[in-house]
Amino acid sequence: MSMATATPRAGQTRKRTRIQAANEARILDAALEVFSTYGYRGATVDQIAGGAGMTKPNLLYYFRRKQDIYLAVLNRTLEMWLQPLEHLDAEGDPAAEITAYIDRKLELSRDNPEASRLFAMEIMQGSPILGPVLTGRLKKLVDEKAAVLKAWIDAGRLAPVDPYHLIFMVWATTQHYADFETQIRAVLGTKATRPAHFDIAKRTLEQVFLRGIIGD
Amino acid sequence: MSMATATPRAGQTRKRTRIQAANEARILDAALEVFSTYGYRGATVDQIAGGAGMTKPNLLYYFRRKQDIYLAVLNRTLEMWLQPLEHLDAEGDPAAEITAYIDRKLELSRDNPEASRLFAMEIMQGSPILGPVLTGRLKKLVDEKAAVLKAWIDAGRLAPVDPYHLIFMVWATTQHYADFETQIRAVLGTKATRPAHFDIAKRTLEQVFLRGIIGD
DNA sequence: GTCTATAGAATGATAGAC
DNA sequence: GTCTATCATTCTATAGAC
Repeated sequence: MSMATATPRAGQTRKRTRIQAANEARILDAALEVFSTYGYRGATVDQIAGGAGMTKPNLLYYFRRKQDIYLAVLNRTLEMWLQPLEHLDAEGDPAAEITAYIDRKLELSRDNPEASRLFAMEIMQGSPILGPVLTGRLKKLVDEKAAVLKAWIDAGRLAPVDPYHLIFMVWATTQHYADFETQIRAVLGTKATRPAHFDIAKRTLEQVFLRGIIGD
Repeated sequence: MSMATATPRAGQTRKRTRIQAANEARILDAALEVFSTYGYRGATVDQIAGGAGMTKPNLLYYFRRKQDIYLAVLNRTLEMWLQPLEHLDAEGDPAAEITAYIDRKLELSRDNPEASRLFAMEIMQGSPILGPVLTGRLKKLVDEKAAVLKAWIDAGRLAPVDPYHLIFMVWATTQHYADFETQIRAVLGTKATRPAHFDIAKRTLEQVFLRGIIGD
């Protein structure tokens, strides 16, 4: 499987009509919903078509194969997924930068839980598609930002913790609110008024991380 | 769906033979592997049978339906999943208890990543089966332990953080090493010699959590 | 571009020989 | 208890009418 974007039937298409663009968007929205819930194998084209309000053959006119829909959805959400860490600025203040990073990731979990679960599903199934992205672009990005954290530690501006695992901790704690949403709701019960519990989550994460890694 | 354990063809079975018990165990091992990778819908009976070294009809002699296998696997791993938190002792020292809790959860992720992913898959798919367990037994357990943390906070032995979200943080950071194993490996690259990176993870988690919530 | 109809493969589950 | 053979269903994907 390559990472190429799926395009509708090549040929005489010079430019997409407004209707085509709208239909593709509706398909990708529905596909995100289904793939993020059941994973690639558990998802069915019929389900996606139903969610997009069209018939299966009609959907397959836009994306010839199930695989193509999956690739398109992953591609559409990839940038959103990588952006928060990319914004971590070596020139900024460590505490402010890390706080902002946590906040961005948490907002993503609150506003796009399906995107978070899509990647979680893909990775838990062994990253069959995203594998190359993880060992390539993502690893490069993390190496770079881990070096930034390392520099802050060496300068005494951050407690001496492993920078890679610190990044993993931020990923884990923020994505948890998207990926395990049903468990959070079940446990919090009536306390889980959305988005109120996100504010409490934010405050808790900031408290623990900042006290944990910034010297008093 | 009820939570009853699946039993092989009722009838003349007085007690299971050694072979039956061994076959059931092999089936459940294979089922854990497959369900934890693909989720309920993505898993196929054929795949499980293959993993257990038997044919599909033979497997279905032991568990009549796919659902029954799933229920049996969930039941077999449920206790393991709940135990670490249950051991948190109100009478112990806060720092020692929380450290021990983190360690137990992390060991579970290291030694039983499939079990962790099984529950992650189930919850991400909306907890269709475990829903009642989450709102029942799990919620009760978390309420109880959150009260313990609250008492420690009120006694000034723990920084004033939300106890529920603190528990979520421990879940998230420890399970991350099981659920997102392929991502961890991809990012760490050659640094990810197992179980060496688990030791670094353990040290990092303990550092951040203890500095974060225990007053200096 | 969208539909009905359907081919062809895979899947859950069963029947019956041994 | 275990196998081969098979059924009914569901699924991906395609053909062809409109």
